[in-house]
Amino acid sequence: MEAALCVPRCMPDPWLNKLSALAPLTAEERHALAGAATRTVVVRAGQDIVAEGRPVDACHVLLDGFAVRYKLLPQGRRQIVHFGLPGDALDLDAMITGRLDHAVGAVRRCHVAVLPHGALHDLSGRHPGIARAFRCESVLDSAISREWVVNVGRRSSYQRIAHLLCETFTRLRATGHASDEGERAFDWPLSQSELGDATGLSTVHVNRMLQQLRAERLIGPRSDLITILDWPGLQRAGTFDPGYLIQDWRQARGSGAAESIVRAEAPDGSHTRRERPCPGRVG
Amino acid sequence: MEAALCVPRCMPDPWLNKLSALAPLTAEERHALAGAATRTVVVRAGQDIVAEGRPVDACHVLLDGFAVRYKLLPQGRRQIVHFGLPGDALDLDAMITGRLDHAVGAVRRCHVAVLPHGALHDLSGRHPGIARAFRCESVLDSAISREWVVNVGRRSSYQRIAHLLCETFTRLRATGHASDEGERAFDWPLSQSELGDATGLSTVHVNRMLQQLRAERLIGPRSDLITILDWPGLQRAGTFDPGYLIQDWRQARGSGAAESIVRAEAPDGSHTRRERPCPGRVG
DNA sequence: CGCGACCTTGAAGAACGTCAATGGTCGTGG
DNA sequence: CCACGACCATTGACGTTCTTCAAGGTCGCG
Repeated sequence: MEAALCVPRCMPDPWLNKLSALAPLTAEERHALAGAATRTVVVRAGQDIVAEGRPVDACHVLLDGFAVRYKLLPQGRRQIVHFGLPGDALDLDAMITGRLDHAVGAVRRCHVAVLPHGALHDLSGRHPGIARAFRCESVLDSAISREWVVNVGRRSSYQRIAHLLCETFTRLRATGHASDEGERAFDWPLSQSELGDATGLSTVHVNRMLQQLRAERLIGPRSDLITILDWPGLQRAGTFDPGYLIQDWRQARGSGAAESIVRAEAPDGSHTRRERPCPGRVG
Repeated sequence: MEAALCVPRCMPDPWLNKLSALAPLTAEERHALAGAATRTVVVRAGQDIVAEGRPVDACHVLLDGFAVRYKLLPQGRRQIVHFGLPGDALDLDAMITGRLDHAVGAVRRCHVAVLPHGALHDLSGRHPGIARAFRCESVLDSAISREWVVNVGRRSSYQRIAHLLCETFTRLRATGHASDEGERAFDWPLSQSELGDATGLSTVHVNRMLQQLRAERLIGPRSDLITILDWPGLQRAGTFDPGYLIQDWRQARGSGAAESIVRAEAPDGSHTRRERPCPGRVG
């Protein structure tokens, strides 16, 4: 009762809103999920929210802040594999596995709701809507993960950074964490070194590509706030197609689909080898 | 009745075996799942099993063959984001979304069981074990996907190829599709161009790295069959740690965990920046 | 025999990493 | 108040990795 003021929200409302957008939740289900949160913790910037490999017995939901899922490699190298944004469950998979194959770190001060697995399993068994919502969030994470493979695998450094900015802006906007009227902008707590860890690039090269994006007036000059000066231009620069982030599956399933933007590839349903020119990145 | 002989198996047994290894399935659940398969189709090498973006109303389970999930980029470039091996559900996510954000192609002739979403949703709602098994397979796919991000993001070309071979062998061995006594070997239907699409490399460079792996006597000389001559050596070459593929979650959850191999990173639970040397790949 | 798909090789160049140094900002302690 | 150190952004020079381009070789198949 005395600690009710120390954090902006003690209920996992951002998460409930995200889940509701993915799958319909009844008022009862929302209330039950909110009641599963036993506590809220504040994690300092640079600290781990979940350590790699350690057993986990609760889900962590990001209420506020910026988190990354990352894996460490020999010789101190690191690859960030996912951005955790407000409203995201950071370790939903651990409900199944009981541990994570990667770590979750706080890029800046994070407010995290803790929801024990036991309670979530109970709810998931009793409420089909909740079980479905969990699977929806999992599916969305998978789609993002696949796109990250494409990003680091087949895009130039310039495209990679532009694409990641487009993706992050789109995700933040969906939950109301990016301003969208007039000037598009969002807080950016990542250092250039961390952005390199997310894109598979060196710090120096990240710096040069950011300068190029700024020189072309696609983004603003500040490093702690991404201002998108030319949204269509930035999407072009990153060859960004938000189709994989679309969450209106209920609508998309029934209708004939008009939600994707570019989607104009070979309509014949074949990928025989002789038709493709050659692999490799294009600068 | 007349087509019963045309395919080796008409029941999705390899999939049931995989699911059973992930989560306990009762005999009744196995039987119910097997009954959900309405037909088996044979897809020729080079053809798509599921086209990108098209509505899907059934799950496709690979009984035999080798499939890839891939995304196309402008100018004919391609990134393969997943290998579909016998026993894998190729498009489980589409149960939720009703469509795929990527295509699924047959690398060589594939036998595919078709299980309509309606029936799977029914079973998933009636049998908690089935619902859990679906989520388990999803979680495993996610873990693999994250490791692919690491692979293309932070490993050298040589390491990437070695790692992918290690992963594929480990997955095939788990389902009995790779020989393990005496000589370790498995069928390899991918061309060097396709291997480049999976690792984010050019065909030419894939060729040179494969030659290096062969010259170092880590793998055999044949291009249609990977023979692992030095399994510890190949794991070292790819910095391969199978921890993310471990499927014994029921055991792993309770015990203190001794299943991982390397797992000897910073035990302090912090990743403050000044401690890491520098990002980037190492050859 | 000719064609297409694939593997292989060489040479040249672009993209990106590494090394090293500079300056800026901020918080801390004297 | 200033000095100091940590972290970060930035810049230049240089080296490596990887791509691109081009050509030749093998094999299976019509």
